[in-house]
Amino acid sequence: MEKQSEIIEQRRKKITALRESGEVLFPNDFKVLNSIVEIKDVVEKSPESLGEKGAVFITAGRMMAINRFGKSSFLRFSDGTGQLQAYVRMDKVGDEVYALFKKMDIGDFIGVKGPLFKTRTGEWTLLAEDFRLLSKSIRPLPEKFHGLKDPEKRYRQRYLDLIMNQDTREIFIKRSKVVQAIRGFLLNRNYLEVETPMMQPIPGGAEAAPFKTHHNALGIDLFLRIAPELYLKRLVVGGFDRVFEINRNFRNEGVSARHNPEFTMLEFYQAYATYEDLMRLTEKMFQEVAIAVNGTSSIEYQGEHIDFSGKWERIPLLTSLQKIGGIEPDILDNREALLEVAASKKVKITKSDRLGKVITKLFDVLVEPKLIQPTFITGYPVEVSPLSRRSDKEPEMTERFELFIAGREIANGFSELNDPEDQKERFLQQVADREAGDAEAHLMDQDYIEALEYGMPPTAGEGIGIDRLTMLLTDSASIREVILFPHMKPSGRNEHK
RNA sequence: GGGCCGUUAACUCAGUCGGUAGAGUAUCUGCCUUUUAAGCAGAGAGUCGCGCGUUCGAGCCGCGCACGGCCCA
Repeated sequence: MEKQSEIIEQRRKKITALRESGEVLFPNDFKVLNSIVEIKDVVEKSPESLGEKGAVFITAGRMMAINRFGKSSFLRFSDGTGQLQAYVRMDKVGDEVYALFKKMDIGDFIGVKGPLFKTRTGEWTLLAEDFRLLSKSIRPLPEKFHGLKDPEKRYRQRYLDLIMNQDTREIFIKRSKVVQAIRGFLLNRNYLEVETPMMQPIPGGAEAAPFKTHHNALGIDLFLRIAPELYLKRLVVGGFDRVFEINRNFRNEGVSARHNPEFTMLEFYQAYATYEDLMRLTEKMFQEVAIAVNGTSSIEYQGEHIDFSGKWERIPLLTSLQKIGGIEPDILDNREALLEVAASKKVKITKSDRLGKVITKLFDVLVEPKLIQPTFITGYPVEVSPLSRRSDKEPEMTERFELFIAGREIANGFSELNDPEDQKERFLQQVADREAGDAEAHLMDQDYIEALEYGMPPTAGEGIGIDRLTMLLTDSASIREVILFPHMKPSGRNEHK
């Protein structure tokens, strides 16, 4: 047997003793009638009903702290809804039960039955008439006062983080509310929620490196999707005029405070809408979601006050480079001159990058970090927007926007390219880009072209990063704070502890 | 990929000039029937992330590696 810490050994000894005395350590016959939050509601709303012979509650939870006296003890326990204090007295529960209680530990699950009373210091407390062990813990929880702080441990053993840190619980409760609010917002507008393949023979819809996997029976390689876009638009071709999907995308790239290899995206498509319609819809959505989650349409994010209300600023991409990025307007169409600017600003440009890509790379460094309040940047070059509809006035630009908040890209939307011939040419150009060295350029998807050839209505679509939106609404600096189990390298250190 | 910082008891952290490893909480024993980080008395608990080196002697100095955090690309 591997070497145990002293505390664990002591607990194992107790467990052996309890088993030998015939105690069932993991029963499942205790019927809970009241959650802790229900009990607290009664206390707040009708304390008069809790008199001398007041209501008896039956509840359960995990013991988080114990103050032991000789023949009585206070203990604090939590369920998923809240925390409550109980008082266990030897003369109430009997000698045998109290002897069992003496062998129990912080971290054990208990069931308690009894009425409430008010302690000397005024705290409503459950007076145990019945007291049971519901599940025995072997490993000690982190200390109650400082809790669990080590970020590595918090991420690797999220369950401990959730037990010990109420803030963490609240982040993930808010995350759930974000998703619920978005779903409700779209369902109210007659969108249909759908699920499209996570495994795709041709990974499309975004510029990113995919994860590769293999289907044995079919004998083919498949790719975890980098975006659902091309499948959702096939559904628009199929006559589902308003569709959305909230699900995971996978991108085979680095892990950082802003990137997790799997992340959650909302994508939605609306027939007969334009990218301008979607900008207005996005404003409403964010306002509604923020109110649903935080009760207000403005947020504090990392010390910045950000206001989601009203109409957000719309700035054409080239204008933003000029006015915010400080680039001379007369060189915005001059690739060579922009390359010089890029070199002076230490922006990495690949030789094969065409003008549009040079522009967006400059934007990423010179403009994006400065866009704190919600801002739509509009009008992206065709060569970086292979799935977007061309502008009728400027055919080299597309009807596309990206949304930036707190210096980060939060959403990307456009009027969809539904001309199959133009789409085919765009794919061919992407294939050429790939051959010229752009490993993330799109692949030809002949099946998608064929779908467009049957005819897709004029449509606009958008993707919104749920993790990033949740970061904003929970004031989280790192994406790992809003993903329950962020990806990390195997440690090799804690494996055998 | 680069830079900086971190890794010491279950948790949170100290550890001076290189000289026997420390605290609080938690744990264990005893006392205690209204505590709020309860109290009092006592006790136990360590692969100092891993490896190599320097040294009479390394938690501490050097080199390498692993994992994590922050920043940069």
